[in-house]
Amino acid sequence: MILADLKNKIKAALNLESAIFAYPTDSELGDLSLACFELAKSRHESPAKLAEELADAARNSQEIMNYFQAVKAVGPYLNFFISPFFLADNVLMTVGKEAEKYGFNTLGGSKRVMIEYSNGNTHKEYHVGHLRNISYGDTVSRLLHANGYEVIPVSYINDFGIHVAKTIWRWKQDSSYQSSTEDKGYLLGKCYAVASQLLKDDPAGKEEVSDIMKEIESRSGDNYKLWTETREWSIKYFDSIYQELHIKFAHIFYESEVIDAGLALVEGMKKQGILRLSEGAIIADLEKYGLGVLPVIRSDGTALYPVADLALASEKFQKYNLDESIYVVDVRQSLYFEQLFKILGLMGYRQSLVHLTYDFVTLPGGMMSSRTGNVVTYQELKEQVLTKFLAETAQRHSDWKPDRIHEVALNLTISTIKFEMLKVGADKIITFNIDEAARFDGYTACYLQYGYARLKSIMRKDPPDDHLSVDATLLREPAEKKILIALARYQEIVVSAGEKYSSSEITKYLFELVQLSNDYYHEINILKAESGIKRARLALIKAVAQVLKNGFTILGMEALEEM
RNA sequence: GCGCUCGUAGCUCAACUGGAUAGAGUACUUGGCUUCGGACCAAGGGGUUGCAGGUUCAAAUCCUGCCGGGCGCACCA
Repeated sequence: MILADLKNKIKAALNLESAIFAYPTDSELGDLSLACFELAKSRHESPAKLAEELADAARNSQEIMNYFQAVKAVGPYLNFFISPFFLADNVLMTVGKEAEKYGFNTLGGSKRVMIEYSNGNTHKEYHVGHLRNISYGDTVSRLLHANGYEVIPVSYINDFGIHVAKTIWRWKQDSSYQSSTEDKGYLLGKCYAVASQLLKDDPAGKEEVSDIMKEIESRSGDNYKLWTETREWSIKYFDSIYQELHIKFAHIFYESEVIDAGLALVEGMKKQGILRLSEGAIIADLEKYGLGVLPVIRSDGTALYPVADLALASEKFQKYNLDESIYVVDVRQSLYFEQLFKILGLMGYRQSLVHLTYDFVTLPGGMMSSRTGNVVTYQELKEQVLTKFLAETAQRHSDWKPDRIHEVALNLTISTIKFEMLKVGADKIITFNIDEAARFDGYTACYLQYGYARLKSIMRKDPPDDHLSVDATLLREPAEKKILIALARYQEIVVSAGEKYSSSEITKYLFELVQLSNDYYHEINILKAESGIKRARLALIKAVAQVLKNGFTILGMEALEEM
């Protein structure tokens, strides 16, 4: 890696055991900096004096001066100015050669990691909360892949809970659902929302729902048949969403397929003493670990959700030979996952288990919940954003055919939705403001796409040469050096974001790269420059476009050539 | 009650996990289309990082105590 290599060269040449580098707040100060506080302490020296000494040593080191044009001590900081020629050559070469693999590394050592996300419920709506989950899960999955892990993305769909019976209960009451021309899978979600409202104060209805559920669990009868049919609609609907969002799972698990194995597990776990009877229910008593009590089987003998989760976990471990298993699930289930992981530990599983949390999505109006019905579904959100982008795109491209306008507007819609979900830290609640999200300026997906499209537009007018045939030393503008350093940093950003499962680090990096690129665009003319310089500048923007595209890919966004 | 979490510019968020003058976007004010796509760029004002202590050469970041919001704590997922 370009910058990591430079850091190692400094460490070796100056004989530093450990050194933590940073990037100066102001590029005037240098390109790479080393704070000397720690080092000075262990050597019983003043940091400023040590910085001076190290600067002298660095300047006398041929090895260092091959790569740096200057080394300066500023107070307790040792600042390095990377040689622009070395940088330009190395960056254009590396990005050009590695292309769509630029930014990838092998740190993961091919460890097998399963990551579970999306986790919808059949017969329920797919709403903006799910969108945060799927966007985040997909990005973490791609990040781990880029960091050299062998990633197995999976989804787990709950198709067998009481929510299913509620939906079916309502579905049979209201014939308008069946005559509707809307997508049946989508309708089921709406139907569920109505059902849960109606059932709030309807004890008789709840009885009926309970009977329906029992019939489904018995896997026979009319309600079971209806379950089979409606379940397919939901699954098809989810598939269409995944396709639209360009998300692929290696496998999708269903609760109905693991629940029996779970019930069998419970028996064995009782014998092992992991589970026991309490107040008529079967529980895992985790008080001694400070994790309270987790009920597993209701006192009426029916299964609760941990049953399926335990079976699912053991199936994952047995079938896939995993080193690590990641669950991308809402932070509100933190305690539950601590309990689940503890139980799996007691069962003897030693794989590394990670509950990757994120906070929920609200609307300016209030909370999202399928049970209260105050939800914005994926469909509704998409329509609203899409409408805006369709109008905007049509206005700018009167010569485009409707299909093309739709294609571009849909891309912007998906990009926008994902970007909004990914740009804030996972520990922050997102208040999804549609008008703010669907803007064209500021820290938005459209701004990034526009920056990319404009670079591609230049490249169409005068296609860049292969990186080997340009003279990179002609890139002498300060703006060019800034961009080159930013391009080099991409490799480190991927590592850092991967370690922290941080999607926002990628979005922020890309935003800043586009800002630099836009500055450059305005400040420096490319096509009108003298031939040699023009070739070098074209090669530079080609590299920028490549890195943007690579970053977009990690975010699950498809780069637009024109918009 | 116990536990987790968040609190940074009017608003939405950053801050490389303890380092240089706390940065962006938006909003507001102003300037730039003889421009490689103005869905852009430039400039300006805007901060006691919830409060009070402590640790440290150095704190938005770590510790303690308050204040305020959110979430979770046995048969919902």
